Amino acid sequence: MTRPQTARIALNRPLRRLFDYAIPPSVEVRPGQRVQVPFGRQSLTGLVVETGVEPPPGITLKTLSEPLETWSALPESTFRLLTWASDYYQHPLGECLFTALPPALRRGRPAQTKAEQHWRAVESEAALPGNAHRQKALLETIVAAPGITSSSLVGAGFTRAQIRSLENRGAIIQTEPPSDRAAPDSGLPAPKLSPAQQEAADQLPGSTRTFCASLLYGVTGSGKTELYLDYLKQHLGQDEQALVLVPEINLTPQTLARFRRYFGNRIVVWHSALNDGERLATWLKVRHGEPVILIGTRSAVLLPFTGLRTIIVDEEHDSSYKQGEGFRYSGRDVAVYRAHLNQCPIILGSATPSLESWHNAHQGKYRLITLGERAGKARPPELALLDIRSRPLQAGLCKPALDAIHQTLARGEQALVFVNRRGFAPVMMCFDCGHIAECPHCDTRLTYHRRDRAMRCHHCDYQQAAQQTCPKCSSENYQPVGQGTERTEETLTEAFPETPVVRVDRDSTQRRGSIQSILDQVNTGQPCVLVGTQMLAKGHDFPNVTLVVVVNADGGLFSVDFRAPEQMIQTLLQVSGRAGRGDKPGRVLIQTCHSDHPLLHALCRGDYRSIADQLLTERESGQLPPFRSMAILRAEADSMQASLQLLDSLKPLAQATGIDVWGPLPAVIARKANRHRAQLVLCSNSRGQLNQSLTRLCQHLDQSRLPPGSKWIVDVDPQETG
DNA sequence: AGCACGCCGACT
DNA sequence: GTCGGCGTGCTC
Repeated sequence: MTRPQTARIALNRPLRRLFDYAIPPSVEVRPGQRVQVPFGRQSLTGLVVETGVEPPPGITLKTLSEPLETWSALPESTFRLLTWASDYYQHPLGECLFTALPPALRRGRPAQTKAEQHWRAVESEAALPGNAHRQKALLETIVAAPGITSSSLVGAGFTRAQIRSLENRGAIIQTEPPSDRAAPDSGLPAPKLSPAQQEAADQLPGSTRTFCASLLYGVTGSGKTELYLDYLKQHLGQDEQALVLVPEINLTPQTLARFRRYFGNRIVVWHSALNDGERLATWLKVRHGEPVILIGTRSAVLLPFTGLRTIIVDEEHDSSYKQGEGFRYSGRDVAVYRAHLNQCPIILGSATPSLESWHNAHQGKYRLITLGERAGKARPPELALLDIRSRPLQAGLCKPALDAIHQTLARGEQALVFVNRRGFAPVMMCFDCGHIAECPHCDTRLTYHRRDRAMRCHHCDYQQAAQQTCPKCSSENYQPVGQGTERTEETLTEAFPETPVVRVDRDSTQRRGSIQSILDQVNTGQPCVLVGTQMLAKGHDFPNVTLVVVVNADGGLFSVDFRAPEQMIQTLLQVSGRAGRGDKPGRVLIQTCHSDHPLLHALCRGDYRSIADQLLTERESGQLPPFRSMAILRAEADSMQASLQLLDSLKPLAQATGIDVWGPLPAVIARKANRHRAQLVLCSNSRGQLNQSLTRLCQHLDQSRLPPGSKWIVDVDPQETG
């Protein structure tokens, strides 16, 4: 066989095509390796996809560089995973591959961390200019401590310029770092499991080398984390890697400390707050096969593991696993495919499993493992509906709810009030002419924020100073309407002047670490009232909260989005789970205008299984996922007409491929930031057929030139269908 | 996505 | 006369 002379290269550009290059003589490249290539008049970092290709006729190949490292930046299994994901989610391969690289490597920087620059002297003495006192001192330091890092030298008072200068004189040279592989776990033995936990643990697969997916259904507080810890202790080999995916909000210092107690420095993290240097360092550990247990958010599933033997997805129902823009992958679904590719077990854990996973369990694709009771003395909370029709409300709270909060505080316990809207009030309305303040750039209403007297759009960055009088009729009867966290906080502060009222939402936790100080305050156990949005529902453990009040549960009951009921139930159960986690019983009061709604009744009976079954039946009769595969083609343009026209022109093409097509319809928020949005819903009984159809549509859209200002995207397995 | 080319309007 | 707006087209 002769050496391949051409290579097909993927670039980090939104192009659904690859580019061919000539390989220079005496250079060898393999798939997954980084190379530098000329592209137009720029030089870009590319990834080798294939070698020995036949370039398209009539094209003079440019030549690629030597690979940037001897090894493949993307090992074969990761490369295959990404190739699959690119096809499944219909996203350009180049962009998919590059999302699996840390930012430094995307930019063509060397695969070396700054902290990893280790130095030794070439000879113990070197000819240095007589006035180079600092360099002489530096050299002596390096002679005395071979393998010392640049950062320790900088810490010792030398500068990077001095180090570079010694290197340029040939006096010192970089050396292999001393082995700092993740040590075999130095932590405690496995946690002691309760009988219920042990029973569940016994049903999990052993250290198999085959694909096996388990859905661990365990109510809030039943101790799923102990089960994960035990599982890893029992079944993960000392030289093997594991991946634990968590929603962003759950990756708290407490969770981490817990894992570190059992696994010491095998635990490494991956989340959005890491800087470029930390990202690169962790990525390299994973790539070089160090036996890490990586706890990370969505994108951690794309890391270049080489010895991955176990995957755990915690809170698998959480919608934040689906990326909402660009490469719109689901971290959970990619994880399942990765386990499949890798032939290793995967555990999906949740107190409120997604209907997708619930369905898979019914079908026997996943093994269903139920973890019944709450750990310790905690009892399940008691849920009750409060019908607020024709009941006087004080800032959205009815008398029985306020009384219940009062009693809770009097007992020295804490209460949590769940409001699903931030700001003071979701609407500003004139009670004389009916005018409602709207965003000038979106089809949305402005939310009133009292703290800074501003009216804000929650869908773009528009804000304006709040007005005292109606801008239309100048009436002074211009007032905030409806409930937001700020207003509830204010009312509760007035109602309970002796008690701290703490608000937790995006506005109150923006400052770094502010959420931690809030949690610290709550964890003192002193009576207080927590007011907050979704943020409160997830992950946090408040042992002294015994009462949860849901201000309004009705949002999800009549939404146009077919996932809304499922998400509402999941959120309400998650937030209910905050009540009574210690040894005190918990109570949940749900305010609603629809106390006869069957879904809310089922919720109060507290059995998620029957709710999930019920919702699945509805999905089946509605011919919706998970019974059918779905994708959405969204268009946005300067006018609604242009968006609808683009989608209209695609509809026959889509129908010709045999799939079902709905629309085009304007999006629920038809205009966002002055862009007019519409969508086409594509459905098929066959995943393969849907995929082929999407491939055809994307190909077509790629070739057709769009009117200026028009954009389109595909969203496979969409989370939001509005 | 960049980046260049190119074709019209409004400035010293 | 040229600076610069962003529409159009191309990148192996």
